[in-house]
Amino acid sequence: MPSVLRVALPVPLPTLFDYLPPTTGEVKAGSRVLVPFGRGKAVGVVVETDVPANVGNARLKRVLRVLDDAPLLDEALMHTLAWAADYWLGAPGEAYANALPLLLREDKPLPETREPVWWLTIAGQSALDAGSRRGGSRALLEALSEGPMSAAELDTSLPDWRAAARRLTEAGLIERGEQSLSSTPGPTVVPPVLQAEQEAAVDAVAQAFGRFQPFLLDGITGSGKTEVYLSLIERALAQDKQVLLLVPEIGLAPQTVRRLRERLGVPVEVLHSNLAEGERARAWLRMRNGEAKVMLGTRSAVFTPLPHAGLIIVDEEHDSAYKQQEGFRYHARDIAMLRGRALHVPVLLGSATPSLESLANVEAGRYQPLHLRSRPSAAHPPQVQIVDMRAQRLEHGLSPAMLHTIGETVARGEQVLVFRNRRGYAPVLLCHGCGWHADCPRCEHPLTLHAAWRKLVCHHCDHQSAVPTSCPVCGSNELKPQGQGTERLEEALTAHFPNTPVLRIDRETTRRRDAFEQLLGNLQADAPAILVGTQMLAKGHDLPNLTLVALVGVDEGLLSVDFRASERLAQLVVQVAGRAGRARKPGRVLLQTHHPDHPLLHSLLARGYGAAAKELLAERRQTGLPPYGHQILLRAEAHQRAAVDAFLSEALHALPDLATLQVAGPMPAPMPLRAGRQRGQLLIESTTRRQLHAAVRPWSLQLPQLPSARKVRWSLDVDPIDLY
DNA sequence: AGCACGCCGACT
DNA sequence: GTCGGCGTGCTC
Repeated sequence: MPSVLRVALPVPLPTLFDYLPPTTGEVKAGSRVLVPFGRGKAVGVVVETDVPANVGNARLKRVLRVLDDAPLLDEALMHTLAWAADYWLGAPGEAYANALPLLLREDKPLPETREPVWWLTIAGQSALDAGSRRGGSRALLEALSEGPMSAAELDTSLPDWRAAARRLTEAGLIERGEQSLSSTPGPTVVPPVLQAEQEAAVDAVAQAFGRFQPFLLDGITGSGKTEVYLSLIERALAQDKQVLLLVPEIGLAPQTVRRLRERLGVPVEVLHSNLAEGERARAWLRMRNGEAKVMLGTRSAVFTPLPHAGLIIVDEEHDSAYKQQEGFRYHARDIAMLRGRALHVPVLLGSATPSLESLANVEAGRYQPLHLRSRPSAAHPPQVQIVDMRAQRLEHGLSPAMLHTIGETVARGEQVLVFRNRRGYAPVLLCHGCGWHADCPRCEHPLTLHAAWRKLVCHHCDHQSAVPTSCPVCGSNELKPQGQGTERLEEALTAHFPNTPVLRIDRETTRRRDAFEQLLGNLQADAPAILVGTQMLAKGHDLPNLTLVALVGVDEGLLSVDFRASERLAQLVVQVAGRAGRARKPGRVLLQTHHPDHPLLHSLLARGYGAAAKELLAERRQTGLPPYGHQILLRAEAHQRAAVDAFLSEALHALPDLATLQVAGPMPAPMPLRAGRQRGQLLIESTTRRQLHAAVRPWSLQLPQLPSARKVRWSLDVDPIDLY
C-alpha cells in the first residue's frame, strides 16, 4: 500500500482525494498542491501526509507541483476547518476553499504582501524645488513631497497619477519600492477614559488572554462597546498579539476602519466582499505572515490565519449575516468559538440584543457575561411609547398621533427616523372592484408596486412587470396600492411636511457605492430632517440631532409563523430605537401597532430586551426549540412538485428510525414556490446534538445516491436560522 | 460543481 | 446529413 497525500479539492463532494507525493522534496499538511483532477488540474490543500491510500494503485495520480514550501494554513486552522466541515455537513474541499481568498486558490505565485509605494528621489526633490515640471507630474511631485504614498492613496488624491508616475520614474525623479514596516504613524487620537463597567469588561477579557474563554458583552446601544473593543485591542497589541474583529456587514466599515486606525496607530486590514481579489489576498497574507496585527472583516474573515492570535471579537453577534446561506453553510460566530478554542484565546461576542443562543450559553455557564448598562453618551435611555392605531384615521399608514409627534420634533429643529422594513411604494396592488391583486407568476406572492420605476417587482425573485391600468379580471380601473413601503412614506411625509427635507435610505437609494455615507453626509447636523428607511438604518452613523424614532408597520413580525420572528422583531425594535437620542438630547421612540397588548411588545417596552429575551427563551425551552432543541433541515427544490416529494420521501425512508429524532415533513417550504421552483423540506430535530449528528452524518452520505436526488436541487442546513 | 459521453429532435 | 438538448457517470 503506497503512502499518499490526502488532498482537499474545491468540489462539493464528501471525500478527500489521494495523490502520490512528488518524487522529490517533502510536503506538509496545510500546503497547497497542484494536482491532475479529472481531465484538468486543480489546486487543493494537503490535509494529511504519509497515509495509506484509500483507492487502488491504478487510480492514483501524482501531485504535479507543490505550491507552498511552508504550510499556508497552520495546524490549528486545519483542525478547525476539518471540524467545521464535519459539523455543518459540508464538503471538506468546500470548507478549505472558503478559508482561502480566491487568488490563493489559483496556481499562481503568492502576491507581494507589501503594497508598492512611490517616493521622491533626491533629483525629484530638486526638480520640485526648482519648479520644473507642470501639470500632472507637478501635482504628483507635490503629493509625494509629504512622504511615500501607495497606489490606493494616490488613487484617492490624484485620480490620473499613473501616467505621471511612469514619466517621472523614467526621469529618475520618483522611485517605486516597498513600504517600510516602521512607517506606522502611531495613534493620533487620545483614548477616552473608560467608565467603571467598561473597565471591568476590559479587565475580565484581558485576564483571559492566553486561554480560551468565551464572553458575551451585553451592552445597550450607546454604552460604548466599541471603546471596550478598542481598549482590548490596544492591550493585545501591547503584547504583540493579533486581533480579529468581525462585523456583520461592511456597510459600517469605512468609519470603523478610520476610527480603528486613528486610535490604534497600526495598519488595520480589512476583508470583505467589495474588495478586489488582490487586496483580499494581500490582507489575508499579511495576517498570516504576522506583518499585520488587526483584521476587521465580515463573515469569511473568520478564517484568517492568526499565527500570533491574541483575541477574537464578534460584534453584533446576533446578526444573521454571520450565517452563510449557501454552499458550506457555516455560522461565523460559531467558527469564531472553534478558532478561539484551537488558538487558546478569548472570544468576545458583543451585542445590545444578544441572540437567544448566546444567552442560553450564558445561562448554561459556558459564556461569561459582561454588562454595560449605563449610557455615557446620553443622559437618558430613549423613552418608548406604543401608538395604538386601531380605529384611527390613517394618512398613508401613519396615525395622527405619529404625524403630530413628527411635526413637533421637526418644529424643534430636530431629526426624525421613520422605520419601515419594506421597500417600494406599496407591497400589494389590489383591485377595488373584485379583490384581485397582482401576484408574481414565479412565486405566487404579491408583487410590490414601485411607483418611481412604474413597475411591479417581486422581492423574492426580482421578476418585474408593467403596472396594469385596469384589473385583468373584472376590468375595473380602480387598482389601489395597499399598504406602505418606504417610497410611499417618503411621498406622504414630503407632502405633509413640505418645508422639511425628507431623505429615503433603502437599497434603492443606496445602490451606488458609498451612497449611504453620502446621503447621511448631506444631512445637516443641526437642521431638521426626516429620514425614512429600512433595516439599513438600524445601525451605523451617530446622528446627534436625531431625537425621534418612529416604527411603522412592525406588526408582521408579531404574527409570523417562524419561531424566530419574535426574537428578530425584538432585536430590530431595540436596535432601531437605539438610534434616538445618542447625544445630549433625550430620545423618544414611537411604535405604531394594531396589537398594543401583544405580550412581546409589552415585556420589551416595559422591561427591556433582556426580560423579553428571557421570556422567549422560556418558551423555546418549553417547546423544545433551539437553542434547547437542535435542528437539521433538508431542503429540496425542482420544477416539478412530484420530484421534490419523491426525493423527500425517499430521504425520509433512508433516515434511521430513532426514538431520539423527531421528524417534521416532508412538507412544503413556507414559500412553496419561488422563482418558478417548487420547494419542500424535511426537518429533523433532536434534544441532543450528538444524537442528531450521529444519525444525520451517515444519512447525508446516502442522500446523493438516492435515484430521486438527481432530479432536485437539495441541501442540508445544520442549525438553520431561516426555515424559508 | 464541472466535464465528457451519449443518444434523440429541428435546422444550416 | 449535423448541432444540441440534458440524463448519467466520474473525479484520487
